[in-house]
Amino acid sequence: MATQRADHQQNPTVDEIPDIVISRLPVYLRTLRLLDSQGAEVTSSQELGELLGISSAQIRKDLSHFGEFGKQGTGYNVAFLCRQLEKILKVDCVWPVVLVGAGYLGHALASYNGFLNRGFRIVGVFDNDPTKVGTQIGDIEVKPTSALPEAVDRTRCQIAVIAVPAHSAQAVAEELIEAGIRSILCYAPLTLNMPPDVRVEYIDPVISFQHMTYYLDKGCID
Amino acid sequence: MATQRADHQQNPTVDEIPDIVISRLPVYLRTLRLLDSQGAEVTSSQELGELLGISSAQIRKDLSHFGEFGKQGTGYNVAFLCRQLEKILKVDCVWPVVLVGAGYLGHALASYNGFLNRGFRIVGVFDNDPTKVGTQIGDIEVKPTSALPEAVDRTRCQIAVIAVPAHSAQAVAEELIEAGIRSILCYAPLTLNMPPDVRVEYIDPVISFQHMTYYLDKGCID
DNA sequence: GTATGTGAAGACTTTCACAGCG
DNA sequence: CGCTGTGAAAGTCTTCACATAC
Repeated sequence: MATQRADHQQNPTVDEIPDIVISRLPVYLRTLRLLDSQGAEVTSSQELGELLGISSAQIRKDLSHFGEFGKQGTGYNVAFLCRQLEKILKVDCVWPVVLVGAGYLGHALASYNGFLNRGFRIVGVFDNDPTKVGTQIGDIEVKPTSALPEAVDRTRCQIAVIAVPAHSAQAVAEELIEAGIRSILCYAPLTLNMPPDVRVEYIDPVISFQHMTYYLDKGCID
Repeated sequence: MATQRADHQQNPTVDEIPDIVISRLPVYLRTLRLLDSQGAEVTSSQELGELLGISSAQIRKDLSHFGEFGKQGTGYNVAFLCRQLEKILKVDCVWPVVLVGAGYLGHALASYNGFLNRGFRIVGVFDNDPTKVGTQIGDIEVKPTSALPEAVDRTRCQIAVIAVPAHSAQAVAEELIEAGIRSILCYAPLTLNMPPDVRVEYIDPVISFQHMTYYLDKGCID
């Protein structure tokens, strides 16, 4: 639901890897790191598939786009495959992220300590509510959005999170693009209107709920 | 990534609608309600497609699974199409939801006032941390998970949200199933192992970030 | 024996393009 | 004339099944 690339014909040997394949790699990585933390040295496409509820063929096919990471008869070395996936996804480093919106959700995100060891660090929190500007969240001070361009520039930040109400999200998104942000994770419940070279992903729990209810037996209040 | 239905051949006239179609309906609904709130009375598949960044043909094809909602030459009545989508998704009512986890994220979810007018109400918050049990979030008192079965039963709740750390998520999920929950929205960063008749959706911002970085120019810290 | 990597087959999804209706 | 609803075509994704390698 958010896929675009301009350069198609540039290099015929590197034909575009489907976005749907890319979207599964972080899930593979998350599970491999769990296996690694449990002391597993080796795994197989079958074991991984069972943990994820997908077919082993899919995992093998997905990985085959990037190289040959396994050994026939043996499977995959867990730590090695982790490193390879981290390299493919470019998360073998820490990416700075700016966060706009210091409400409850912004607080939750800014305080979450699960980002760093998966490749991300929130380097700035911004909000225009004067009662929030100047307050501290952990070791970060909330600043007005007028301070965004300088912060994005200084940290060479390419990723932003929008955690403001829907009515101000489009304006915030435009400020972010203006400041140089290339990818946005949007928690506001709307579809942003953005230039095609900006990647946007959305998180809206109600979308997930409304997907679920289609399959449930109706038995709700009212 | 979470699709299963047992009954296939039951009624040949109602052939299974693809899950990928269902997953787009809530997004259509969200946008239609925005148009409605802006006073639009009529829209077209083309206008909707432009707002959503998808093709008009896709929207028409998706809707055609459920009936003929538009008028040729005119388009769709916004309010009418909203009501139809709400009926299809079964969100023309309010579904009770229980929330497990009263950390920052749990607070953000329990305090969010955007659920009700989209069909959901958090009716209980549960946590086993004794420093949290008994505290109030808005007008809800945090209870221990031992109180889950009674609450799920009393409210006839089918939907739960997991907002606990990864290490306790699987155990919580099992308690939820035991209590009678049929669908789970999981914010913990792992894949749950669940029986096939339980629908699970996942929200993990790091998965979204790691998807983005594949397409970004590497220019991160380290 | 066991598990990968991979063409080919099969299944699914999107787009095309136009008849038909308001 | 404009826009829907829809078969048919095109395109994409997943699964199969097996040669190959350990």
